[in-house]
Formats: sequence, structure tokens, C-alpha cells
Amino acid sequence: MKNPESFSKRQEANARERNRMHGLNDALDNLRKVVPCYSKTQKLSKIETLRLAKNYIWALSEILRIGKRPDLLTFVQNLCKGLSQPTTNLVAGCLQLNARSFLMGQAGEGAHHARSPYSTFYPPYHSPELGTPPGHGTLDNSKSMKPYNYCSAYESFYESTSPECASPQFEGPLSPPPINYNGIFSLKQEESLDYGKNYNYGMHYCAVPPRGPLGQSSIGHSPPHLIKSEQMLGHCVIGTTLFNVFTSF
DNA sequence: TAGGCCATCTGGTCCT
DNA sequence: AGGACCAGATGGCCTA
Repeated sequence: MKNPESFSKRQEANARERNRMHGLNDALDNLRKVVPCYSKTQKLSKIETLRLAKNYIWALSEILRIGKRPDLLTFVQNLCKGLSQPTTNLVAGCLQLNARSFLMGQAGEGAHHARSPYSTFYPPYHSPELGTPPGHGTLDNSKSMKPYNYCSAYESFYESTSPECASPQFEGPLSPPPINYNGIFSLKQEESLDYGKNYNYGMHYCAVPPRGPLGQSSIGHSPPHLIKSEQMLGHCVIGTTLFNVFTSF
């Protein structure tokens, strides 16, 4: 690169490449906002974002295809197929699953052809067509286990939430509104500074226990509890995506 | 300190 | 020819 002319051409090419990569990263940021568990402070890596998006699309398309809502645990497990443990923890935390059971269910996922351990959580009322994402083996529906009872707690929490609390109107001018694509909302996460004034968002927050580890879930606590727990969970805020998914049938 | 993630630079290839 | 696209190399930053 001794020639000044070629040097400047190289500089121009570098600038174009930078812009191209910035555009790619912007697109990736947009993707992060519409997959479950969007976090400004704890961004998913590029590869995790793509994996989660793939699983998310697959899971939603399965719901549409089958016309039934799965249990939350199965849904989230499908979301987390192939994700790293930190990301899995984040997603599970966002959705307030019992982390211990959930992670146990994840164990052994490396052996894709083995019987999936989390199949024991699969509810008997489930349509057998609802399998696992491509390349992740199959579920064993032969067991008749008590379904993971997320729905009543999940729905009662949301049903007890006043409509006003679900409104994005409380969000500040710098805070982007919940993203809504065809009626499906993303999960959102707010900056920690906003918690004091925004804890009454209701619909955008996950209900988490006021104390104890992730797995000791209880739903429907008062806003101050939500604030503290959300900070514990990496400020994870649940949007209305799954609310819509799990209550629209 | 090792490993993961990322941004940037760079040269090669493909496309218009 | 010029730009877009791609993949390898490199170094910085962060975290366990």
C-alpha cells in the first residue's frame, strides 16, 4: 500500500465495509428487539440472536400450524434449543420458569438423537405434532405427566393487570415503544434507571419472586418486588409476545 | 489468564 | 471498473 492512490482507495473500501457491517449490526439489533428477551444491558451475541430467532420463528409457526398453545415450559425449551447456558438462563428467567427443572430438561441436549429428557414435562393433552425445532430430535409423548401449570398463574397475573398499566404511555420519550409486528409484541427490557418510575408497566414485566433463587417462582407480587427481582434477572422485562401467544387461542 | 465476542482491516471473488 | 460480499487475521475489551 505504498501508492497514495491505492491507499486512498483502500481507505474508501474500508469505510464502505465498515458501513456495511454497521448496517448488518443495525439489522441484528432490530432482530434482537423482536425475539424474546430483549435486553439493552445484556445484549445477546450475534450468534445467539440468530439462533433464538430461528427457534422463535419455528416455535410460533408450530403454534400456528397446530392451532394449540403449548405449555410454557415446552415453548421456552424449544426457544432455547442450541443456545448457550447464559442465554438459556436469561430466557428462562424472563419467562419465570423453574430454572432448575428447566436446565435439567436442557441437559443432554447435545445428544440430539437420544430421547429428550424434558419430554417428561410434556403435557398429555399436547398434540403429538408439536415436536422440536429441526435438527433437535423428537419429543417423547408417551408419558402422561401432569402439565407444567404455568397458565393459571401466568394468566391470572396478566388478568389482574389493569389495562392502563399495559399502556406504553408511561415510557419516556427516549424509550422506544413496544415493538408490535402483526399484533405480536416483543419482550422488552428497560434500563435500570427507569425502574423507579416505570414499575407499573405491568404487561411488560415478568412476575418474579421477591427473594430467593430464580427457580422459586411466584407470580403476582407488588411492583417493588418486581423491581428488585427484575434487577436480579438482569433487568429482564417480559413483553406481551407470549401473553398474546398463550392467551389468543 | 484464557476464552468469547466484537470491530476493523484486508485481499479475493462475484456481480452489475 | 467499481462496488458488494465474504472470510481470515488481528487486536481490544470483558468476564469467569
